[in-house]
Amino acid sequence: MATERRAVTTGGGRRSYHHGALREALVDAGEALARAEGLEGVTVRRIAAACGVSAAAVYRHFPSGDHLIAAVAQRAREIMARDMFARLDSAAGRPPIDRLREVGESYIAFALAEPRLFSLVSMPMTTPPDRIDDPNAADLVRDIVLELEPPGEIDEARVAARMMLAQSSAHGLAVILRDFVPDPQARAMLIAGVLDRVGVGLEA
Amino acid sequence: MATERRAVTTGGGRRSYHHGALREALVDAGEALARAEGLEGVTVRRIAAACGVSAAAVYRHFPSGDHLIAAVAQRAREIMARDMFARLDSAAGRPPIDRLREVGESYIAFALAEPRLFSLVSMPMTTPPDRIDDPNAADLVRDIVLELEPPGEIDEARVAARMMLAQSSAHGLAVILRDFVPDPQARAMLIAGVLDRVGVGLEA
DNA sequence: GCATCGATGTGTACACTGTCAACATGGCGA
DNA sequence: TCGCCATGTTGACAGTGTACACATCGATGC
Repeated sequence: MATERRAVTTGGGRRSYHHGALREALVDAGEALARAEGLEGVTVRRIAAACGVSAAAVYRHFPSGDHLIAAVAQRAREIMARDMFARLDSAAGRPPIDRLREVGESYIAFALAEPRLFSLVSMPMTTPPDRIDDPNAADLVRDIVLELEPPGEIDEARVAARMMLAQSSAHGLAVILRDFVPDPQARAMLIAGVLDRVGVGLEA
Repeated sequence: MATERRAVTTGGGRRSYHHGALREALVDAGEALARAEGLEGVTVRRIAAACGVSAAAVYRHFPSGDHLIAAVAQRAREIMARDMFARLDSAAGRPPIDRLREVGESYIAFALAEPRLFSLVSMPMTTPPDRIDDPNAADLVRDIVLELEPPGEIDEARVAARMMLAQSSAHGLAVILRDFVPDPQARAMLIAGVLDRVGVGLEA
């Protein structure tokens, strides 16, 4: 679905020299391309073409192609975060350890449902995200992990270790399942088995 | 260090039309390039140039550039495996859980010491390795995990879950530390803290 | 000892990539 | 209404993987 060219003031779909909302459209096209073909297929020229625009136009909105890809990655993180928050709403009131598991399952589910998009998510962030205040998975985990601390005395080292265990095991599991375990049933068994044990490690 | 061109029968360093051991040399050059510049710098043409050979020569030894990169990745895995076996020799006789930790520490140490080479290791294997019978980290972990099973009754699901927990947490921790925790002291604290908890989860 | 053959190298070409400089367009404020 | 300037286009350059035709040379058979 190539984004239609549209001028800001023009109501119709008439082609005009100026696109009107190119930046958004580029990220949209990048997301679609990443979903369909993975990192290999995400290319400045192809994204531009999908928007019906020349490649050089991209550089009016992003300092480099890597910044555009970073924006697509950020978009993917936001999609993931949305699902996490939705799951957390449903799990409100349940113990912290259960909610941590919910977050982990969300992370892994996204990785397995959209493996190519996920490969963007797990790229090291070369470019700082535009908005610092958007839903952040790390902060989310931290908030829940803090509830595991005894009231009044927060052990920062313990908090950090628990956060790291939660994030590491979820990320590692997602990657390994994606790359080496194609069978959905085997995946489900392993997710359950590993997260059970991570739960034990988190409460230790 | 560009590999010197040498003929099979010629003793001296004299340049000859045929290289003599190009395949090895290409992997060597790829490894050096990966160490120095990471995946971005690992390019068919640059590897060939480092060997003093035209780019097309590569295709006499590898069906594609990706296969060459896969060979470099396999090389890196072997380097990692060597360190693991060395550590395991030193830890012979100690309980399985300690040896698993040794393997995990080796994995993480390599990732942090050679972050760029490690990014090849953790690439999904597009090409099956040439030799199936070489030292394999997964088999290594499996052998140790099997020792945790009660004698006589092996629960395959439990074995799989323990293997997965060990591998996932080590890989995830390595990646996250590499990308987001530059400080060596913080890294050491987190490694210890997380691996302690993984140990608890493994024995559960 | 000599011709030949196959393995392994070279050169050139093509389509693709990111990126830049110079130029074109047209919406919006003065 | 005019002109500015944000935003687009075109064309170019260097670098990428890869295929094809050709060159070279060690080994092998006579």
